[in-house]
Amino acid sequence: MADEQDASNSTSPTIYDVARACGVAASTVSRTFSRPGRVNVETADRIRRVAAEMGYRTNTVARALPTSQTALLAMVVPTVPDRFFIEVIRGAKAAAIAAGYTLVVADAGLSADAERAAVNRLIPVVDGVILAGSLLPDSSIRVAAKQRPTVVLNRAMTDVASVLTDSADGMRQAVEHLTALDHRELTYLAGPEASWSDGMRWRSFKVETQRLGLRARRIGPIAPTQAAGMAAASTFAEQMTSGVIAFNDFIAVGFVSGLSRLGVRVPDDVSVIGFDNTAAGFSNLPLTSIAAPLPHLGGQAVRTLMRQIAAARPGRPDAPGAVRPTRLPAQLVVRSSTAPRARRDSNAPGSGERAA
Amino acid sequence: MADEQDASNSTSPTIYDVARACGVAASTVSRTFSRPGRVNVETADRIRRVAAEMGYRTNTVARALPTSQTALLAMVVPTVPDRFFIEVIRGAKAAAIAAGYTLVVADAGLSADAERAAVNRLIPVVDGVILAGSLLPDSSIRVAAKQRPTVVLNRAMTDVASVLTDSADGMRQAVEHLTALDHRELTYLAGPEASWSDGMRWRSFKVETQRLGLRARRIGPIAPTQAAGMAAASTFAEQMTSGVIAFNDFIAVGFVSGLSRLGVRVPDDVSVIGFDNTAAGFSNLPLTSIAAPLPHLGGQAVRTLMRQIAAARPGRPDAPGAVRPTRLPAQLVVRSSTAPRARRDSNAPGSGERAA
DNA sequence: CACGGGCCGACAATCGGTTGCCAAAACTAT
DNA sequence: ATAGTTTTGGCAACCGATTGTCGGCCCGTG
Repeated sequence: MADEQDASNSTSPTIYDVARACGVAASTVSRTFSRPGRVNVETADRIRRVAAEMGYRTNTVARALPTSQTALLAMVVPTVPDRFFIEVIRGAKAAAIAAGYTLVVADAGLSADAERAAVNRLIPVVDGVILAGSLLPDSSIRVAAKQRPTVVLNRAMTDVASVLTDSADGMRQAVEHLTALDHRELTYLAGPEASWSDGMRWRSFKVETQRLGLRARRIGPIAPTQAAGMAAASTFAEQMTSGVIAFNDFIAVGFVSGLSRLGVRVPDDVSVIGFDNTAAGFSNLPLTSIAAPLPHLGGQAVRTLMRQIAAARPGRPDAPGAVRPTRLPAQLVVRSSTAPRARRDSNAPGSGERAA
Repeated sequence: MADEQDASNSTSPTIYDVARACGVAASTVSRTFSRPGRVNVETADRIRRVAAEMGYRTNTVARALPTSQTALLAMVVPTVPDRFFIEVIRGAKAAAIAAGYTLVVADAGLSADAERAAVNRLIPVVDGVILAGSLLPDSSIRVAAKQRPTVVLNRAMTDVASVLTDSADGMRQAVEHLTALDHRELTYLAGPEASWSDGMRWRSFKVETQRLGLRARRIGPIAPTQAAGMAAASTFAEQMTSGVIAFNDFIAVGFVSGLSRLGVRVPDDVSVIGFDNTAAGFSNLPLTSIAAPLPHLGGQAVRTLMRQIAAARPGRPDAPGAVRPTRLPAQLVVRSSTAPRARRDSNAPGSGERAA
């Protein structure tokens, strides 16, 4: 008894301690926890009871050595998460817990190098990695994917699993919405050049405006911040269009304040649509935005990852060749930053060649 | 040669593979990396070169088993991080990397139970834990601290290391600022009841107002969101004071919009001060706020943790008895949400018993 | 030339589980 | 009662590092 007190006092008990206390072999204790049906119910009950009494908790790092499974999932996000990723993380976390995994979040710093460092640090310790808004080139991502199951978010890759919002369809909805409001000339406020999403959105913007026979302009690249959006307003003022679609809500919100500073009113003079629906209740003007199903995005990423982890178990060490991206629907949320085009078409400076 | 190809192909090389390739014992390879001077320079160089060629990377979980050191630090934050924690995390991350550690962030869900679960999952895998804005009762924190070095943020504890902003002094600066502007009646917009910080701030508020002979009111508890802050404006309107200090900037920003909706102008009619300085450029009105040195807070937490980890190494398993909280200075940042008290004192409904 | 001391590398135990294989025990069927 | 099958628990070999201990080698000095 004194002996057991001492043991429990110094370090936490191991399966060997439990085994000795129960008069069974350590392997039996191990199986009691890891292989449910394998041990006689009575024996298992007794072991469980004693283990609980002794305060036994299985040492996850010891377990990870032979099985190379840590029940940890890593999600790497650019620098520190903004509203967008917050929602994604929420969904991912729920899905991870549901699957018996723990999700840890690491921020990637601001450079590709810092991100690579973060990934390298984490990869040996986790069972899978979700790369969200990665700054890494495709080749680096492939390297990571070769070592651990990997899923990329909002970025299409042919040889690494990916989950993304159908922003092309979101863009279609946005452009059609503006068209229905009689806007015939649209400007796209572009995001950072390095952003994969931005390229995607701009491409869709061109496709849709062309399809509907609209005039399309583009301003940018613009950093994804309110300040940069605000600054972009003056560039825009030199040659205005009645409809504007921004790379994301941060830019859109800043842009709207920039316009109001210039005396241009939203939505009276200009209709503005953002992306990602992250600005709800952010500024005074409720912003029309293309909403991505953020938590679903995260959840889906985790589920895709889990499938890969399960598949990697038996023989195949990696790359199942080509994989098709999972595409989740976007939805336009109409608020009060969009309105029918005003009839009068002078008033604003440089309103230029409007088609009457 | 074909043999080595196969080996490197299937799984990543181990020290044994490197040792065989070099014709030395595995222990020598191990020491080459962990105990610099212990191995002959030539031998070490050769081993390092071969290891690099083979792409050897030390398996951190295997290393963690005998040493029980994972070089991982966990920071647990309530639900998903807002602007406040984003800055704290940034500072903590930098400090962790500087010390050769990796910081992982886990969100605690919304309940104490979820937080406990998160902590329990993480504790066996990390070398130390930082609890930020924890919802846990002191007793649970003590339990965690008994298992791993632990530091709590913005919460004073006598037997667990803590790092916190000197919000009492921040409150003093805020109240003195308002006094200097001739405000004689102040309202405190209280945050969530469970919040340790809120209790602290309210207490300081009372102390300071009393010291300066001001009238003090309190409204709340209010959820730390803009929406809740906005809603609080109508309660406030029933009995206004010319000066207001809010639990944090979210509440303050919402409160200001709520006031403007009611036709009360800031800072003309009411001066408002927030806490944490997280609303920079958030709304149209630059908010006067009590700024905490957020990144320093995170960095200091990590450094405190590292000291504990180092101390825990030799003999002492835990609790060094009583520890004094580390207090970091707060600073009032004056912007345009505060102004001298207006002379006229009717106009607003229920402006009540003003003294003069 | 012999002896003491440093330096260096190897052996083997250990961290705490997991799991393939085997044998004893219990049960079923003939 | 015997042979055949299924449970069930134990033995021991891993997983990939770390580290205490020991013996061999080389050097210097008496």
